[in-house]
Amino acid sequence: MKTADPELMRAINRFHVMDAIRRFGPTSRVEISQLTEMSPTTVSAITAALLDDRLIIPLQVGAVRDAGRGRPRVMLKLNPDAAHVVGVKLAPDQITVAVTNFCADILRSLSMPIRIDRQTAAVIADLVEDGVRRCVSDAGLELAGVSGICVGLPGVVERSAGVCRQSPIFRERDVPLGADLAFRLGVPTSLDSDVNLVALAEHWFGQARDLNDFLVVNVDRSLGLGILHNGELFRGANGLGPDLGDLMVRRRGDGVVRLAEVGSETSVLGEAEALLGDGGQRAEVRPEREMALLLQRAQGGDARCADLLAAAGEAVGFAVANLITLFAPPRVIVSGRAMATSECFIEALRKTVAALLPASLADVSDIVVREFSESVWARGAAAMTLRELYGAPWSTTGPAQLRELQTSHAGESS
Amino acid sequence: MKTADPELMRAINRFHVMDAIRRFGPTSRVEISQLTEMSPTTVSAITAALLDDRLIIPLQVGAVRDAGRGRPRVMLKLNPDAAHVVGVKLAPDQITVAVTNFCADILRSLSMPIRIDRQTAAVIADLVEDGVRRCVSDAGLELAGVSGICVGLPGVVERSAGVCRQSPIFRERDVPLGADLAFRLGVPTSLDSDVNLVALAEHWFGQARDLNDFLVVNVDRSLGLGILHNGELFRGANGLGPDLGDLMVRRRGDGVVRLAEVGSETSVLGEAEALLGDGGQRAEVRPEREMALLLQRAQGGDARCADLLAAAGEAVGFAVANLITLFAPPRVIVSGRAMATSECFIEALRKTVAALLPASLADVSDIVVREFSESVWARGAAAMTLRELYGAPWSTTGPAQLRELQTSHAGESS
DNA sequence: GCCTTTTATCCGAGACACAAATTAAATCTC
DNA sequence: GAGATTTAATTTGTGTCTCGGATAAAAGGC
Repeated sequence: MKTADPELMRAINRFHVMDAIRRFGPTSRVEISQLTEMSPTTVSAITAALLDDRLIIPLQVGAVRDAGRGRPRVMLKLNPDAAHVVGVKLAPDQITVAVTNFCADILRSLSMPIRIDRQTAAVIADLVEDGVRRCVSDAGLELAGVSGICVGLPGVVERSAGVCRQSPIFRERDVPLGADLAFRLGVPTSLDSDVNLVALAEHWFGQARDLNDFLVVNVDRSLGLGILHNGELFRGANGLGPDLGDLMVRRRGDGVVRLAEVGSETSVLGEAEALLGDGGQRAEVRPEREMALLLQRAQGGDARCADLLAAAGEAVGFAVANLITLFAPPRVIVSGRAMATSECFIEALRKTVAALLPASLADVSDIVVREFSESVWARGAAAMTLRELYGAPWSTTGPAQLRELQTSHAGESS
Repeated sequence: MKTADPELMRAINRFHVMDAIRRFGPTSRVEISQLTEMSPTTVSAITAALLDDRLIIPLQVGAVRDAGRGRPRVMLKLNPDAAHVVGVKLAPDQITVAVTNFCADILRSLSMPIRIDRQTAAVIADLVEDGVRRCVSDAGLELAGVSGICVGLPGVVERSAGVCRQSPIFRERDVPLGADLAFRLGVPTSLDSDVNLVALAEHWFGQARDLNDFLVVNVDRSLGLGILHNGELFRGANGLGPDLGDLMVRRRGDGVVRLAEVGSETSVLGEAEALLGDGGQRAEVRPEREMALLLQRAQGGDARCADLLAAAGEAVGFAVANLITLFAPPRVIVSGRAMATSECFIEALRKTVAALLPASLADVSDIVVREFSESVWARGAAAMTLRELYGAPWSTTGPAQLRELQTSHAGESS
């Protein structure tokens, strides 16, 4: 928490007004006043300033007919054209780019099915640069009109530094992709874990609008974990999001079995090689097809395939149960494209969690599946950038930090 | 975050001033101004108000001789007599009560070696009431002069409700001890997990004054976990601290092995029954003696005893490694009286953590042992209450919460 | 005894929130 | 259809806060 002055006061209240409008859609000043518990005077002043900055606009009058008697309310909404932002998602086999407006509506998106894992960071940055330029131009915009870019990718990402510490799609470690792209495109660029984007999207637009605490577990080629705690994305003390795949599920000799080795699509396909009976090398080349085949067989009644999926579900369930014990989130959202939506997997996960939760926590969390959709994360990436534009003053500053004391008495020693 | 008004602004800045004085000891106004980055004018105004309320007092002039030239600084410090608070710790075999002043100095303490586990809540409340009355009176105070009481106990505690959800020392669940004692003694009483008190004490006075993130693992008859994250005590979404003993270390059939079954003194003694060769019932009656015996034998070279301790250390290490993966704290403090200080145990814990941490997190945490001391938690309990008196305005309010919208247009439906 | 230096306070300006009064824009009533 | 009624939004005035600059206070230096 920064030291408080009138400016901070205004920033806080302005954020509350923006947040209320964003969350409740077109809203009148009286409603904002009630929602935020600020006086009508203050709301009026703040909305006047926001209107002046063209961050919000009045809804066309007559659009909402009001059954009441007195002067009709003027509904205010976010100005869609107040800003434009770009979201980018890097997946092992695909780059997706989306341009959204200030309301996080997707104006234009672009998918490039390219296998980028194990490419060099420079090549990937090239591809992303091209994709962004193309998508922005297709949306009828200029790069100069873009306020920010957010790139989501699997792995461990240090958002504050704009660096990807490690990722399945980079050979290198500590890739400073944020600064790189910002330089290439001339637009502020942030980096974040793809799961965090999904978590924010669910919080702003999705199944968790009403919740300030939930988990997002992304089950895909690799595993991801996003935690919303007290309305904020949870990061460890080093600023890194926790990596679900690094969580340990059991001992093995002197070492340990990590979830990544037993709960991801990659690991399941590795074990399924023999079962699918094509020598296994295919899984390296076309993992989606192999996964689809595995799911199909499992659904068709192949017990061994079903068991493989169930084993993965149990492993993930074990980790999720531990996470619920820590965070006690009312909801756990499992997202993903293939395995995550399989009955075998998800049922095993559900059953394991139910069986393992301590009695005191039974029934605190319900586990829902959210099939992966490009639009979800894209809006999340937009939200991540827009949140900076709105400027929530406390989350950026962190807890009270006192400056180093500089002794002013000459020759004094402490 | 509450809606910001001048009052909140003042509250925040007043807290910063108090916090600076608390942390840096006797401090002059200029120093506070530098530390908090507030203007000298503001600091002067706030300190004047605090002096007026007698929350702080000027240090006796002449006490600190200043080598400088100009007008000497007036050092300000917390007024020890501004308030008195009481800390209570409930352990299975002991009730401890301590009275402290506004600086969290212990004025008087009282230990009552009584086996209270498995007593009824009413009996325990009686004992606590007596102990508090006695200790306050011994300190030369009246109950009316006590601003608050904080009770620490093992188990799962819902601080906000003043209810102990479950604890090894209560047969009952959901014991509303806070309200009960507040009623009996006429003093506001809060409840918290004993580990949280230790964590706060370490943060305010102990080995983690400079850290905003660390874990405290309490290894005792039962296991406890306190997490300081971003300078605040971490609690789950339900307001409950996570229970270390509920964390799972491995599967066992359809069920699971929880840390409480393998990593606590109780569990180790359970397994050691045969080894110690006295029929085992002694452990029920005199666990401390049995534990001491076990430690002694292990130290003396009894491999089987040492292995038992090492196994517990490994189990706790497994859980700690997972916690480090999530929270990435720079320091982990292991506290406890008996087993926690044993070399066999702590070395196994250290080795396990080192072996299991993912490469990206190696060396982020150093693990230190803090032998249990009554004074630590007592100051923690004091700090917990004093923090409320200081009034950090943001931690109490939490993130932006919008009130329910009440439609004011009659007959309107949304 | 006067000057210099550092600390603390006083004074006026600027920003803000808020309550009360006022204006605005509709519907209702007769 | 003109005035009363009702609800929304703005204007006005007051008090609180922080802060920069001027001023007073309290020492040592000379």
